[in-house]
This record gives sequence, C-alpha cells and structure tokens, in this order.
Amino acid sequence: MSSPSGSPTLDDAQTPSRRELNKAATRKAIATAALAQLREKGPGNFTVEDIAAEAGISRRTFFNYFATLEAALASVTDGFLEHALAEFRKRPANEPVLESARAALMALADPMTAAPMAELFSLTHSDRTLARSELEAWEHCTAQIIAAARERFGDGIGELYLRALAGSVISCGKAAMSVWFENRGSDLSPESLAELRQHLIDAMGLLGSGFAAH
Amino acid sequence: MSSPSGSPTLDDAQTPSRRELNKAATRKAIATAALAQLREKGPGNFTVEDIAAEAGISRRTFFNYFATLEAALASVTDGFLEHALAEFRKRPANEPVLESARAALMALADPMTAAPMAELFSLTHSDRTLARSELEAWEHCTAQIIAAARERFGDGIGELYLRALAGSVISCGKAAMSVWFENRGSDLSPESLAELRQHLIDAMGLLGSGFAAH
DNA sequence: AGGCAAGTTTTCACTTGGTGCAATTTACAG
DNA sequence: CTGTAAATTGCACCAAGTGAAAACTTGCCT
Repeated sequence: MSSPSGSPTLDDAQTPSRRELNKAATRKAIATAALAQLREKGPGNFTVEDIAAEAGISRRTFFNYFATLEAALASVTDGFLEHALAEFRKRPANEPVLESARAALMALADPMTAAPMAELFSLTHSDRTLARSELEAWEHCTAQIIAAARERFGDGIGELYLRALAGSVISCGKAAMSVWFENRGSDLSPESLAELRQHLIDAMGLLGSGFAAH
Repeated sequence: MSSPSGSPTLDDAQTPSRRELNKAATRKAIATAALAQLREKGPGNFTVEDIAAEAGISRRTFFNYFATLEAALASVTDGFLEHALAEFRKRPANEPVLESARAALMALADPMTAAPMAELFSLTHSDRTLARSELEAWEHCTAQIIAAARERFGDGIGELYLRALAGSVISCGKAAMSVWFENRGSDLSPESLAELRQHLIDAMGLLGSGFAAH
C-alpha cells in the first residue's frame, strides 16, 4: 500500500473526488437538517439560520446549495419522483404508455421511498408556502416525463398528446397519494401501502378508460 | 329624492356599500398596476413599492390586499379560471362530465377573457417565481372543480375519481394553453383563437378516449 | 348636523429571505 | 511543501412580509 486510506491506482474509475463527495454530503446534511427542523418546530416556525446551525454550516453556505428554504425540503420530493421516473425509463418502449406509467407509479409505494415522502406530506399539508414548492416539484417531474415520453415516441407524436398525457398521469398520481394520505395518515404498514398501490392502479384505470366508470 | 346621489329606497337591493366599492376598486387598481409594471420592466425588475406607487397607495396597503407580489399577478389568472368554472357550474347535471368540462374550457378561448391571460402567460413564461404562482392558481381552480363535481355527483362518487378527474381535466387545459401559446405567441386573432379551441377539444378527446389514439 | 363606532389606510419598526463581494480556508497537483 | 482553484464564510445590503398603533373614512344613530 503506497498511500494511506484507499488505493490511488483504483479509485480513478468514476468521479468520487473528495470535493464532489463533500458537496454531496453537505447537500444531504442540509436536507436532513431542514426536515428535522420541520419535524421539530412545525412549518413556518424555523429559519434558514436554524437549519444552517443544525447542519453545521453558515447561513450563506445554505444558499450556495439551495436557492430557497422550501427548495431544501422539496429536494426530498425530488428524490422521490426521480425514483419513479427512473422506473418509467426502464420500461420497454413497445409497452402501452399507461402501463409503463402504472408500473413507474408503483415505485412510489415502496416503503423505503414512501417513508420520507409521507412524512413530508403530513408536515407540509397545512402550510401554504411549503405546499407551493411541492407543487413545483411535481411540475418539474411532469416536464421530465414529457421528455422521457418524447424520447420513447420519437418525433411522430404530437406535443399536445405528450403534455396532456404527462400532466394527466401526474395528476392521477397526486390524486392517489392525497386520497391515500387522507385515509391513512402516515401509516406505512404493508396493508396501508397495499392500499396506496391499489389507489394508483385504480387511478390509472380511470385514466385508461376515459373516466367512463362511475 | 330624499338623499343625494342615488335613491335610498332603491339601492338596498344588493351590497354596493361605499366600502365594498372602494375595496374592489383598490384591488383592481393594484392588479392593473402590477401588470403594468410587469409589462414595463419585465419580471424581477420591480418591487412591491413600485406597484404601490403606481396604484397610489402605500406599500403596507398592498399587503392588505395581496399576501405576495406574485399573488397580485395571479389574480389575473384567477379571474380567468373563475370564468371557466362558472361555465362549468351552468351545465346540466345529467350531461357527461367530460362534455361539461369541454364546454367550460371553451370559455377560455373567448377574446375578452383570453387577452389578459395571454399577455400574462408571455410575460411570465421566463420567470421561475412568477411561474410558481401561476401553478398555484391552477391548483386552486382544481380544488374548486373538485367541489363543483362533488356537488354534481352527490355522495355516491369516490374521492379518487373526483380528484383524478379534476386534475386530469385541468392538466389537459394547461397542455392546450401551453401548446397554443408556443405556436402562436400572444396572437389573439380569430384564427388563432380557433386553434386554441381546437387544442382544447382535442385534449379533452384524448382524455375521453384514455389516450388510446396516437 | 354632530358625534360615536367600526373599518381602512398609513407610518414605523422589525424579522427573515436572498444576493454580491472580498477574505479565508480547504482540496488537489506538481 | 507550495501554488492554484474551488468551497466556505462574514459582512453589508435590499426587498419581502408582519405587527401595532396613529390617523383618517364611512356608516349609523339620535
């Protein structure tokens, strides 16, 4: 071993430079601290300074990572939706779109993924400004779905089709989540998650049938 | 005439007290001033103080009417969507929902209604924080559609159905608007508005057919 | 009319969000 | 070890929002 801690001949594979690592760690620390503050003090009752203190950084550094306080919290939602999006991209291109969407949304009912989201949902629910940034996260996800769908369909597909579809799918996902949350609070038991899954399936079913059944 | 300006025996029909009138006027003045500033200086280049000055009121009074700068601009969108919502409520209850929705969305393509909206859309498009408050206005409208639909269907209808439906309809409306705007800028000619109408019809068609056609 | 009560606007002071800049500290290469 | 570039920090600043009390309007009652 020519050098301490790790072999220099080996770790040049990806991009795990100390700098990148630190940045990622700080980012996560901030997000965690923000969530902790939210949990502890409730929406609107803590400041960026509080978060910075808990994360062990300066106020100014916080703003180097997130443009706004809400953005730090929304990063949780971002991660959550990113997960579903990755799932969508994995689906075979010849599969019916709504089926791919359904499969992707199933990822949202995974315990590990759903836990922080459910908590955020519950803590966020009452507050206007927080809810606003949640909205933005879903919107951001919609944009990415549009991109993913465009890639799948090629240029032959109309822009209106793409946007209406992506928006509707996301709306159905939101509807399922909110109904689930209202029934179950942040209950993450297997039965509860099964219910969420069923809501997601039902919502996509409604979408696929043109909301005919009621 | 027992009193100056108007007959007291007559004007007690509604609620046009001087106070209400003044408030309404001020509110409109603020919204107008906000839009004027946006037009004149572009997004992010003017402050609440500027708006207040143009509207002839104090900064503090501005905040008595609107919680945030963006809210003042979003009031334009609110009025726009309110219009469509009123249309929806007028439809007969036995009509298929999607047909009612289609009819309501048609109201958006009316020249008088669409004009301020189109302008706002164009001025707002580039800016992040403004776009955020637009989102909120649509979300608010979604909530009202849910309420209206619940009223129409009575208690027999599932909450999931309601929310998924309302969200999807609004998404399709947004999709049609954004595609139209991207194609036509703020062109308000009859042909252009006809195109918007067609987009709205198409989007609702997609929704009704479960996005089968492409 | 005169005057009281309730509603509105304004002024003032204050906290917090958010940004630019210059100084400092930390990570990496030679 | 030493220079360079990236990251963190402190500081000063402007603008968003909010609370509270003073000043002004409007409506109502005798």
